Amino acid sequence: MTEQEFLKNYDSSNYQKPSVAVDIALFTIHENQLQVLLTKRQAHPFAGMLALPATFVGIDETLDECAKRALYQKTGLQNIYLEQLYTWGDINRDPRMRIISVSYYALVSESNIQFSELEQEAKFYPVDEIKSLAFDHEKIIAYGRERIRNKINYTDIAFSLVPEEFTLPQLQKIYEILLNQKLYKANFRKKISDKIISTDKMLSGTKHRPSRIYKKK
Amino acid sequence: MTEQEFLKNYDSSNYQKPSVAVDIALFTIHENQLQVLLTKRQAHPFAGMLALPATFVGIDETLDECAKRALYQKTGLQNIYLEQLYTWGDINRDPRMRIISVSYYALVSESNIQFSELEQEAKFYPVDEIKSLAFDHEKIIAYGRERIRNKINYTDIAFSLVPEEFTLPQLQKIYEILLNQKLYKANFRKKISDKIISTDKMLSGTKHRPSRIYKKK
DNA sequence: ACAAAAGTGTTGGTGTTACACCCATGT
DNA sequence: ACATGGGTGTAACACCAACACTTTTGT
Repeated sequence: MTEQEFLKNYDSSNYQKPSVAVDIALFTIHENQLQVLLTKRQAHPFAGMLALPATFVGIDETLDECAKRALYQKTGLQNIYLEQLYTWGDINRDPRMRIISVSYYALVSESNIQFSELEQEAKFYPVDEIKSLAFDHEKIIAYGRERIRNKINYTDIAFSLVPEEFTLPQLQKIYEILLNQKLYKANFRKKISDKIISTDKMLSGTKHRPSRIYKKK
Repeated sequence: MTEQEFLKNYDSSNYQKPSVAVDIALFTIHENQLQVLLTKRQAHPFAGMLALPATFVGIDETLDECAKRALYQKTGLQNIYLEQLYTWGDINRDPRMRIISVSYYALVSESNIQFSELEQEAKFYPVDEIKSLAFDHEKIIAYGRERIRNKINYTDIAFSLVPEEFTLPQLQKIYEILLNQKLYKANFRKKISDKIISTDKMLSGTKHRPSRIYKKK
């Protein structure tokens, strides 16, 4: 039997297959809080509860494409930082049937969100105020948070949460929220000084010294 | 309709599903080289080529269980450091059909391997001498190597590649192979000094000063 | 005595932590 | 003038790369 013949005769329906879905944890920072996009479930199971946006993986799309599509359909957002997080495969994570979930996380600056574009049921909720979610989605969010907390120290992902032009106090606040700790101003500035370029613009209008506006290098 | 009724009526076969498999990259160090376990494929596709050990995910086993099972079936090994690596979802990674692969990597000390236990077709090959593999398995191995190179710096995974009792020159060699660079003896010892405890045994028989034997703390 | 590899001490540089202080604005 | 938060300099400390040196074995 040649490889051609083999492939022709191969019947992939002989096995009972799990379903595969993608779950998206889209984070933003709004009102000085880390927030995550959630939808209210219309259908069973867990009808009425909040859950991460999710979609089944189409037979002719890659996982990354699927994640992008899910994000776009829920938010209209494109070109967002999106990264695979972990794949969850417990047997009973979904009571309907065996569903394996490939989770992704994404980061958006509040300034990129057109809140009116969001579907009716999709809204941001402060991560720390979430009580309980459908499926294992709390675990996914916790894991995503952890990943961000680590990656912020050796990558530039924090800049995804800030507008193109920003002040250093703004940026520092982002770091503090993601890391969940207060940082020393002087030390923070030294650490990120090589990742930014200063503009000659200032942000005035406050009742104290105006802060300089920077851009990402 | 209640949730009970909904679940009862739910027909999961309405959708065309991808298959899900687990691929295992089992690394060891043998003859001062990083090696990975490969099997020669008996069947199409890629018949005759080398590939990572793999298995389809059973409908009633978790991903972690599936990975452990695959590892055990190929090697007889249990209680090995095993961690999920990444999930690969390109459309045509397998010519038979759409297969999503959840990859795991594992580390074993050479001293734990009973080479006779290995199935006929499963053997270790030096990673640097691999020419070409079936599917996208070269990518998986490269990604696993990368993960190890990072994780070695802030975890204890390197100790998985060394017997229970070891000398510091041995341990240093492991680090050097994984990191692919020479290390300074004095600095290396300072760095790991808090992860080990010394025994009062010495490894003699060499034609120079015997090295002290240590254990993991 | 010598070769060879094990094992230790020291120095200089770099990055981090903590604090003290100065600066520019609105009221 | 003062309150407020923006912005900078510096000293103490920990960490790390690099090198020089001592120690213990077999021959």
